[in-house]
Amino acid sequence: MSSEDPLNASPNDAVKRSRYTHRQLHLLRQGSTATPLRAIAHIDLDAFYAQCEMVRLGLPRDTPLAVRQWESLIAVNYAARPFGITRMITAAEARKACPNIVLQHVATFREGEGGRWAYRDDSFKNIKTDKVSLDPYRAESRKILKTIKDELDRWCTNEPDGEAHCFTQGLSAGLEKASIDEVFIDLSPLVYSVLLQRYPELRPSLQDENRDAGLPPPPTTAVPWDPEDFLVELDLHEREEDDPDWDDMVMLVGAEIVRAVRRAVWDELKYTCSAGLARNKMLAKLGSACNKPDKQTVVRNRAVQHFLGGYKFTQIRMLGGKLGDQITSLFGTEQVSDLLSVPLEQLRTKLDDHTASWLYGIIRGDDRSEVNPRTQIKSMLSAKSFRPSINSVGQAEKWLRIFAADIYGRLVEDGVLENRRRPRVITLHHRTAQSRSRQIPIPASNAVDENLLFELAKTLMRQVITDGQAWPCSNLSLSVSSFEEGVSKNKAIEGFLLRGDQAKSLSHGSRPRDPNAAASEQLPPEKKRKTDDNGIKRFFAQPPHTDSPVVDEESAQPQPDPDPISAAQRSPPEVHGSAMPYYTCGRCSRSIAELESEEHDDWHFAKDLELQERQEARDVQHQSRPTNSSSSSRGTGTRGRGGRGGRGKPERGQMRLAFQ
DNA sequence: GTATAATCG
DNA sequence: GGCGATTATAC
Repeated sequence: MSSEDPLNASPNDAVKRSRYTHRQLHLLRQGSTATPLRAIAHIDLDAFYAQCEMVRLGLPRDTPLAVRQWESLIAVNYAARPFGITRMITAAEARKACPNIVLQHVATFREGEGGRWAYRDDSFKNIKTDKVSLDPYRAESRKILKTIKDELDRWCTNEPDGEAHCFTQGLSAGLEKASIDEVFIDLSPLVYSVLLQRYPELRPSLQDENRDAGLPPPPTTAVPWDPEDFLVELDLHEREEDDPDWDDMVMLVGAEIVRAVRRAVWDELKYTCSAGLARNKMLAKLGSACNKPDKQTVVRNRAVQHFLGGYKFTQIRMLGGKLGDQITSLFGTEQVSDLLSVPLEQLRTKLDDHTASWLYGIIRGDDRSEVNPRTQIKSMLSAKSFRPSINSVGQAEKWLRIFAADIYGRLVEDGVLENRRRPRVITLHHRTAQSRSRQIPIPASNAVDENLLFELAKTLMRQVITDGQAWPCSNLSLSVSSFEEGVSKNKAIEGFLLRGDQAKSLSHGSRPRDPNAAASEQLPPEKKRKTDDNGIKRFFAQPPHTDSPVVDEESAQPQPDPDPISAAQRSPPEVHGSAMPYYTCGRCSRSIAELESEEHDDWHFAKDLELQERQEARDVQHQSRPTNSSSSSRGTGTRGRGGRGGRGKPERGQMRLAFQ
């Protein structure tokens, strides 16, 4: 073991600096996609539909169960898998392999029973009249998402005693709903704040003029990993005995948060999930599948090469289909390790430039895709396959009626009645020998109801028939898309955008080489800055999620996704000329061109410094408490302190005070 | 905007 | 394979 106290000056300090810089560390705070210190989690519910049925039926965990859809299985729980039950076998085969298995059929709509789905014990015999409903799973998915979000919010506002409030101000973790049973979480801003709380030596200081200088090393020689965490083995040339660097500490904190999230999902809803934690989405997603069920896997930076080298690249997102096949035949291998020895130039001779450089990066673990803070659905589809095919308008219209009812029910859940969101386009897909689709706008003048959807669907059906070969039809589906936000919300957002523009002109007026301008922009009239902060907090402090209770107060409604288009419009025009990359700053939700990332980062850095100085001044004034960076896991003394009068959330009030 | 394909769970 | 959802691409 080396020195226990690396902060003490010693001749060796120079060689023991972290290989990461202040700049890389502080990029974490904004959700920048460029820093190697990023912490991205992927959470995947284990055999989700099967778990939903286990929970709904109140069955013990060791009961073998599969979810049935007609004669197929669409989900198999872990208790059933040792019997050889997979999604690829039929219900009859499953029963034979495991006589005690519960084969629960999905809920269905039934012709002539209105728009209500139900669990029916004879649904598998009624493929002719029933249509599958996945609503029960959507509902559970929403609950789980809310639990995850609430737990993350707890971490965002969980402040230890003492002076570190400013590091959690306005914090939020980006949550991207990737599918009904998967989410990505950008833990970076959260991890950043925890690190700064626990390791004061990382905090921005006036001495750190050179932000490209290495950070001090972590004050430890061995990372205290939780025994429950699965660590991917290090690359061949790396050793566990080597001192950790800050990327390891980032993963340690990230793993703690993910564990807490998973525990919350279990404690509150009794669902198990698996998680992957890594520096980007691709690695996190591969990681979450490594140890299932109910486990989490950490892919440290120093393990990435070893980790990826063992994969077929067809396992990597986007390479599972035709592109992957094409690459396989072009290079005669499916192994990542084989492709690693192909130089970029050679990739370019066989693939278009964009694909070549993307591929070159992705197999080396380089994935800069953002966690898109989006939890709302973008389209809704209701479909039915016909075996045998159907042959008449009359038959088709029976299904259109059910599709309309299905979609309408989901729109109600989504808030059409309250005018929160409504779709602008309706589409009918139709399959005979080939696939066709037609779409039309949903008239903005009408209230969206079941009957309107049905009438529009019939109109589309007539068009399809007029177009050409409509029969025999083997598949029909109706979908709605292009959602728009309700009126009240738009007003509120316009209000914010105005303030956002003011803030923007302030922000972009500063150049890093003009400290005076930067400083003066920190000190506009207090009142105005407060307005801006409230605006941002009000609109973006909480990631949106679909099933938050509707609060009637206009300003308290759940938020839409930050619209990338309008976000782009808030940025300077030169940003949008071509494919200029930009990202949404995690701290202020402004759209920032990547070229201006550093400048914007500097602006936040300066602002952080100012905040911290103010806080320190306040602490001195108030006889500051001991500034231990004592561990701050959930529930350790963060509730209202006696001195504060026991308000519900004293931290919030405190934070605001710090800015006034 | 409209239509279709590709990819994923 | 059935049912859904998202994104990219071409026009």
